[in-house]
This record gives sequence, C-alpha cells and structure tokens, in this order.
Amino acid sequence: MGSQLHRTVEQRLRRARSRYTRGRRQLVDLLADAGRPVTIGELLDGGSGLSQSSVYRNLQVLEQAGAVRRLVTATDPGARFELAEDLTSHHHHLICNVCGGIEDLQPSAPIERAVARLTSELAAADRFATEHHRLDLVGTCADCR
Amino acid sequence: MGSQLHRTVEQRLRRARSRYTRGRRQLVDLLADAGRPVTIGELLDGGSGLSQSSVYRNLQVLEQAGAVRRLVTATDPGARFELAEDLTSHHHHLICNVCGGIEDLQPSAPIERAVARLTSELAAADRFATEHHRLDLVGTCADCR
DNA sequence: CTACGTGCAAACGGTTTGCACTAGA
DNA sequence: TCTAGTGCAAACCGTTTGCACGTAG
Repeated sequence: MGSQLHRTVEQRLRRARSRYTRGRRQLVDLLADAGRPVTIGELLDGGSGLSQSSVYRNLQVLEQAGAVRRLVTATDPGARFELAEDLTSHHHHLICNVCGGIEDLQPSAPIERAVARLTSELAAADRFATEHHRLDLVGTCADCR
Repeated sequence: MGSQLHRTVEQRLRRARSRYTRGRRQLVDLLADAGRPVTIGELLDGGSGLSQSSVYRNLQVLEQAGAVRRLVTATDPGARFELAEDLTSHHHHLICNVCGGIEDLQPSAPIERAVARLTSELAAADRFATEHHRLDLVGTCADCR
C-alpha cells in the first residue's frame, strides 16, 4: 500500500527536522501515481493547491531528505522529479529527443551485472566510489516515430 | 592529429550553412584538449576572446551541427559541453556528487553488449528507437574521498 | 509558545535576443 | 558584395528568497 511509502517519507523528513505536511504528502502522491519523472509544471497543475514557491521549496526539502530525486535533460528546460529509487525500484529511462518525454524502463539483469562488476573494479582501483548509476536510452519514442 | 577533427567539424558546420570561424575553432580546441566535459565558465575563461553571447551562440550552432554535446547535471547549475561522441569515442561519465566534477570513463565490452541487446529488444517490440545511450556512475571521486 | 510552512511578490542568475557593427567566402 | 558572426546591453524565464502571516506540535 502507499501508506508504507508515506511512513518512510515521513521518517526521512523527521530525520531532516522537517514536517510531513498536507502539501508534501500530495507531492509524494503525485510522484507515486505518475510512475515516471514529472515536470514542475505538472506538479503545479496537479491539484496540490500549493503555491509555486512552496512546490519548489518542498521539492528541495524532499530531495534533501532523500525522498525525491531531481532530473534534468539537455533538451528540456526545467527540472523533473521522481521518487527516490529506494522508494520505488531501480530503473532506467527512455528519453525521447522529439517530444522530450521520459518513460521508465525496467533494468535488465545482464546490464546490472556488468555495471556491478565495473563498479567493483573502480573501487578496487581506488578510483571512484560508486553510489548509484544512471542509464538513459536516448532516441525516438513510439508516439513520435 | 587534430586537423582531422577540425576538418570534420568544418564539414558539419558547412552542412548547417555555418562558418568555421576562429572563435568556433578555439572552442573546439578547448573541448578537445580538456578530454572531459567543460563548463561554460571554463570556456569563457579559456582565452578564446569571445564574448559571453558568442560563446553561447556558437555552442548552440556547434550542437545543432552535431559537433558538440550539451550535458547538464542535477546538482550543478549551468551546462557543460563535450565533443560529440563520434568525434572522440564512446564513453561514460564518473560524476562526483561532492565536488560536482565529471570524468570520462572508457566503456566496458560487457556493458556495451548488454545495452546493444536491450536496444534491439526495444526495437523489436516497437517500443523505442534508441539512437545512443548514456551511462553515468554517480558517487565520490578519489579526490573527495 | 515556538519553530516550521506558506503565499505573494520581488530578486537572482544562467541563457537568449535585438541591434548595430565587423568580417569571412 | 552579401550573408553570417560578434559585442553589448537588455530581455527572458525557471528558480530562489524576503517578509508577513498561518499552522502544526
């Protein structure tokens, strides 16, 4: 259920000495329901009733608390947001460079294995401590074909 | 030598009905010498002598012509640029979320194979036409350990 | 009661644009 | 010559911030 999600977010906000207000809960609901990265414009029009500045501030707080993740693309202006990966599940993105849309994509086991091996090689070489990775496939989505 | 690079860039600019001016050549040199994505600030201070607006405009033209690629991160403000992958070689990025720095990383064959397989699966399913992919490892670089 | 959250409007800062001038082919 | 590039300064627009008020705990 989504109440588990809300409990986790509340926990993380509390750790950041922040409150889980109505508006923040609604932002989390919007992100959870979307199932793909959401633009700020969509969040503003999403019926949260929050003012623009509060949306920005709350997203900042949620990001800081580790509940939400900010995405930016080279083509679109403005940012998108999604729930932190450990609140949903690890996934990649399909980015359409025609319409700018972003879809989630389930990761494949072979890729994950190969990335994990690379990560431990870099760690062994003392070159980089990987926290997470991001894989985007950029091209044309089915709608824009 | 770099003259091959310049010849290719000139070709692509010509196709876009644009000229390969002194300033554009210097931007390309700066990008080629850096060997990693470069911020606009670095390009402005790089001794090209170009005004701010010309740097922005030229990067736009070079991007349009397919000679250069724009990168943005969720942490840093502002954009970074690198030469188009087919002018250098396919690579990934190590992104440090402490200092914001970005390093290039040679791709590993297993990852490339796995991504290629995924790409053809998506194409076969008529879901997405992948043009290229981007893999970033996000974590802490050796300097910021 | 006290600290945190909110709305409004103004400020910010990276990027873009209008215009008059310069230079490459 | 004639189109494209350049510098300067102003405009733009997504985002941030100051301030007075509201609200949760």
